[in-house]
Amino acid sequence: MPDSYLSTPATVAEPITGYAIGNKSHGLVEVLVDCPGIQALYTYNIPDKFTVQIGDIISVPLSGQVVGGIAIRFIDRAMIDFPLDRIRDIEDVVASGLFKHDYWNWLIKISEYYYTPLIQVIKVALPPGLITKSHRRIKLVPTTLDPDIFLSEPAKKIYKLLQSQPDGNYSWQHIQKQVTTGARRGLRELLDRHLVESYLESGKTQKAKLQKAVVLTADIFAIDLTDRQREIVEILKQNGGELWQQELLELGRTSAGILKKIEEKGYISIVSKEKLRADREIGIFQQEQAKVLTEDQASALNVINGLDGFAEILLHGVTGSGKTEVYLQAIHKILVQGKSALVLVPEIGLTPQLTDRFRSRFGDRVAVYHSALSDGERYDTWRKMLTETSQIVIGTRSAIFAPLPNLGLIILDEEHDSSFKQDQPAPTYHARDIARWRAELEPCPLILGSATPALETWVRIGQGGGYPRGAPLPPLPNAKTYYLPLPTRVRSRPLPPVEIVDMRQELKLGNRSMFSQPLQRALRQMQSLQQQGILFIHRRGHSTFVSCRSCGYVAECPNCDVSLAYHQPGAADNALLRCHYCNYCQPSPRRCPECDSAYFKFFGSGTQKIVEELNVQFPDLRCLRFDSDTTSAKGAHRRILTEFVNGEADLLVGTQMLTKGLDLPQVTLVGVVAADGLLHLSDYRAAERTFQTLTQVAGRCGRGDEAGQVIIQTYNPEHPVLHAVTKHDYQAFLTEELPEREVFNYPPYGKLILLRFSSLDETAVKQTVAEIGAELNQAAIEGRYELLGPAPATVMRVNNRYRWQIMLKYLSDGSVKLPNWELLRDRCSNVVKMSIDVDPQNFL
DNA sequence: AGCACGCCGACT
DNA sequence: GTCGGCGTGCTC
Repeated sequence: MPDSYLSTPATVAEPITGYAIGNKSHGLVEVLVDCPGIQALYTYNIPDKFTVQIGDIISVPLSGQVVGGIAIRFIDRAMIDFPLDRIRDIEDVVASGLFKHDYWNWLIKISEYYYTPLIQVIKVALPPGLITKSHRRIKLVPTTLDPDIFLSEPAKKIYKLLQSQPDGNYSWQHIQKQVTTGARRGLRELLDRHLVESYLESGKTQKAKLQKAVVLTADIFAIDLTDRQREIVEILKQNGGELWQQELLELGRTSAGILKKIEEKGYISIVSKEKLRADREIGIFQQEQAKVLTEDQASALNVINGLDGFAEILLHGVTGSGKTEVYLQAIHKILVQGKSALVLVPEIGLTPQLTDRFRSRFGDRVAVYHSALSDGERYDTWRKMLTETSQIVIGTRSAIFAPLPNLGLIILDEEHDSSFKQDQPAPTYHARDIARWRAELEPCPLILGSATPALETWVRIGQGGGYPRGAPLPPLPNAKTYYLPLPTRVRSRPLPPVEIVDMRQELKLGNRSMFSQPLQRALRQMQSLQQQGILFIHRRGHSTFVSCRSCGYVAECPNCDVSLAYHQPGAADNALLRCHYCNYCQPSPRRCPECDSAYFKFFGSGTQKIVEELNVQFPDLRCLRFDSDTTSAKGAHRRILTEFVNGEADLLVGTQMLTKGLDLPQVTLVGVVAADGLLHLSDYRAAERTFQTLTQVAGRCGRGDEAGQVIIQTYNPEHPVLHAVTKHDYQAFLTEELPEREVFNYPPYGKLILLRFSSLDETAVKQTVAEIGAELNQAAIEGRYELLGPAPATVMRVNNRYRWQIMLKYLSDGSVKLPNWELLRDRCSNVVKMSIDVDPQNFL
């Protein structure tokens, strides 16, 4: 796209220089509008009443609606070849001065790397409610006439539809979906007869929530205050001279009237202030002091504190080695310098412990930011981040876009975790990669922390000169990468011994239970010593399905090619069947819908099944489930963990969630029910994911004073990955895995791009994909890439859409000539959707 | 010829 | 997301 402003970074950098020039309250401005499909810049007029800066978020009229947009550059009347009389006025200026030069360039880089229109990248960077769109709505006009006789069919349909709504009101978009033929004509008819009205509803903009606050304005209280009034003023003074009116009323058990009196006397003033709808889980934390560091921790911190500008650091610490303490102390220094720190974690809900620890160390300078916040909370937190100079933001993937003005450090904890990769929708960014770019631009250090680093990270750090394979070496003088190992646990606690149990042997010995003899013994021992344990189940892809023992019928999702999973949230008689792909849900039938047999039961080994089995074999063992079923309610993670920590249960039974950074000192036993589900996942990362998951689960035990033990059950005990796990040997895993990746040009040596195609029309996708596949195949040799596919997705149909994919694999030596994605997209009919996933992680 | 339908491209 | 234009195919 040669005429595009996106064509080279140099031309895009240009408008931002204009940013510094200042603002304009007249003239023309080119705008990037929020409309998929419009890549070009549109010109708008700035009416006198507005002042616009480059980079401002504005709303502009576009066709029959008002859409959001970004002011890109000012332009001269003489420079445009577009009829001047068709240029419209800007509608509004929504927000001003948001994007710094580097931040803006960073967004452009993301848009280019992930082949995503810039406006879409901007939209993920901004909180919801800043860039909005208006919608057309149709409203019934009250009338006494019975209009039915006069109307055409479509008009009647629309009219009836509107009448079915209590307020006689629908969006035009919705009506068009319902009334497939003649909607336009029908509407015109209704409008002509004044039976309905059409109006534009402006987009739902987020606004700061204002609340009345009371501020102390004098500190000497004259005698003209009554005792009661003086009492109120005292309360205010004791609380730092400022309180929300509501709070003060409660504390002083008084009414607004008395406050007004005091205000009249000039001692306080009542003002409207922005009230943050921020995530305030628990108010008071114990103050925590910095801990004494181990030698390794201290030398790691020393290197980090000595850094200036950009550097990439791998903090490779075994489980329980105290990475968090290093983060905390590194952040402390950043705060002292008056800068801010950004901490990314895999899933915030899973680590209440981590946020608690940050809060107890840094108090209310810690903000939490993730997509589970309500729109209002996100908006408020985002705005707060924009203004505070020295703060800490903890968040998930999307928090990498936090608009911190004075960033001094970025940390990715558990950097190997796959939740840092977005695979839908575009931009399909990896937080680790874009964090590195951000750190380079700021510039500031980036710390990647893990016990089981991603291979990409390992190889990068090695190539950066900090740490070639083998033993740790001192970093090179000008190295941009550093390898900082924490090879031992804090307080010299040993890593737990890992025992592999061959389940084939167990079967031979006549043990048909899910629990091997060693695991059963360990559970009993744990119980007798009144210790606690964790039981890990890998459930993905092996969820509990329901089938008939008589005829073999399996309950399947009507919209997707998967069987429904069995859930039992409450009593057994209101069990549910749920689809994990589209969330379809139905009550579980008691009898087989096909043959009416009563032997209609659920299969598989989900957490529920395990807990039931445990209850039979170990009636005295108190089990607590920790999975997506039991933790879906708000605050449920924290509640379950608190229960467990308080010793109200002996065993925590759960899935993936258990692997993510839990620090439970009293856990001495970790059991893995079946490692096989993990080993046999069919993508090139299976081994890596297995090693990571098992090492992480194993790392949950022996963190306290008592030694721990790990038991892994498998039908495949010779698997080399399992050997590496038993030895806690990351190097051994590397030696096994890296050559494999190198031979097949898989990441971290090669690069992948996954093209996903989907459609409601089964034949349409199949055909499109075949055509495009053939075309790419022709170009593959010259383009120097390898083509895998086209192939149907593992689960071909999801939500009634048929899904196919094509993968491109190539060497990242710069020689590849990738296809023109826009041309490919044009080859798709309008019922087939194509999306591009750069560096895909999820191949389902 | 006249109209209805649905597709497609423009929108500053 | 909305609107209007245009081609196609059916009806009078």
